[in-house]
Amino acid sequence: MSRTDEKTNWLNKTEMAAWISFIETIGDLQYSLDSDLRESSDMTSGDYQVLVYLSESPDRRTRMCDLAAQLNLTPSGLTRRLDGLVKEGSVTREVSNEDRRVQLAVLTPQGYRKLVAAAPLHVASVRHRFIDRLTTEQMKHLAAAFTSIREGLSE
Amino acid sequence: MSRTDEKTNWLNKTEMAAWISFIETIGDLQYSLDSDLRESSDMTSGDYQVLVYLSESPDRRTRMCDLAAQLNLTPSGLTRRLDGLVKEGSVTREVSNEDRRVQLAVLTPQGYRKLVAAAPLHVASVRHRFIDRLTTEQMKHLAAAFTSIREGLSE
DNA sequence: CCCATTTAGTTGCGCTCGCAACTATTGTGA
DNA sequence: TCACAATAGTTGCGAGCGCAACTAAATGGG
Repeated sequence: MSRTDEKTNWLNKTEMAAWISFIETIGDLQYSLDSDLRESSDMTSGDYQVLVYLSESPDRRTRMCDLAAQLNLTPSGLTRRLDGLVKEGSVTREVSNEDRRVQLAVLTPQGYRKLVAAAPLHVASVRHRFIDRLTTEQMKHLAAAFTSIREGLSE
Repeated sequence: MSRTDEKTNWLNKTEMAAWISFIETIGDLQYSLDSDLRESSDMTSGDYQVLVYLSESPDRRTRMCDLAAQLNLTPSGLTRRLDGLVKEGSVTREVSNEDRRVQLAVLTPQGYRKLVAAAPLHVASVRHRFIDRLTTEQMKHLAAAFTSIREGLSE
């Protein structure tokens, strides 16, 4: 990283303002969105992500490893998260008949109904907390900025 | 997703692009910054925040409750986080002589040295992952956008 | 065809942190 | 003054998740 400890390139005013506004906001924003989802639909945003991804997958099922990659979870983390969804009946596990190592996470009708009920409320929350605070121009700038950051991360 | 609910105000293309770019980026970004800090200075970003805040406080000490509010931690969460910092010698606890209920978290010389060593490397990481990916104009737009979002959260 | 390697997933363990209950101290109203 | 409320902090417990070790199944080089 930095090889010269003597002269650090500290952030200037503009850089600091961007950085501070970002880190001081994302925690509260995520907390608010999570609280909204918990209150309106009794689920965590993690569970919501699982249901969304499964609902968009062919036959409403995916391999565990694909799901883990999509959700940025380790295999063990995904196993535990699915345990909860299986117990409440939103998801079932099926062994793939093409590859007996893989478990398919399958969205149940009950899980789909839960997602359908939760989605409009979640969208309203995202609007209230995020979208409604931004102009169209700001949304376009923001999308460009974060896309740029994300591309930098994957080098 | 649900096409049967006509009352829901789903996100349009611009809104969706802003939202997706945001949520798909912040997880990876935080993970990268945390990994950098762990590798360069053997500390978590949570511990780093504590040291920064203490170093900027009068006499390098603060009341636990003020620290908890600043870091968005519950009292119990802060107690546990300080436990680690106390054990490694970066922070000590002192009972306030004005109010004997309050514990003061005090930054030790060793903790201060650790922060001074870590800060340039952390700034370099923030530059590499965040600042360097943005133009000056993007930084200004981003600061305005997140300030607006944060103000919305605190109503 | 076989055995080493790779891949998928689960489990034990540890870490972080929130909630509820608890102690200790300070503030307040009759 | 005294009882009760408010405030500061710690602890037991449990949820969520990463790491390392493990089993089981597929794959590939000889």
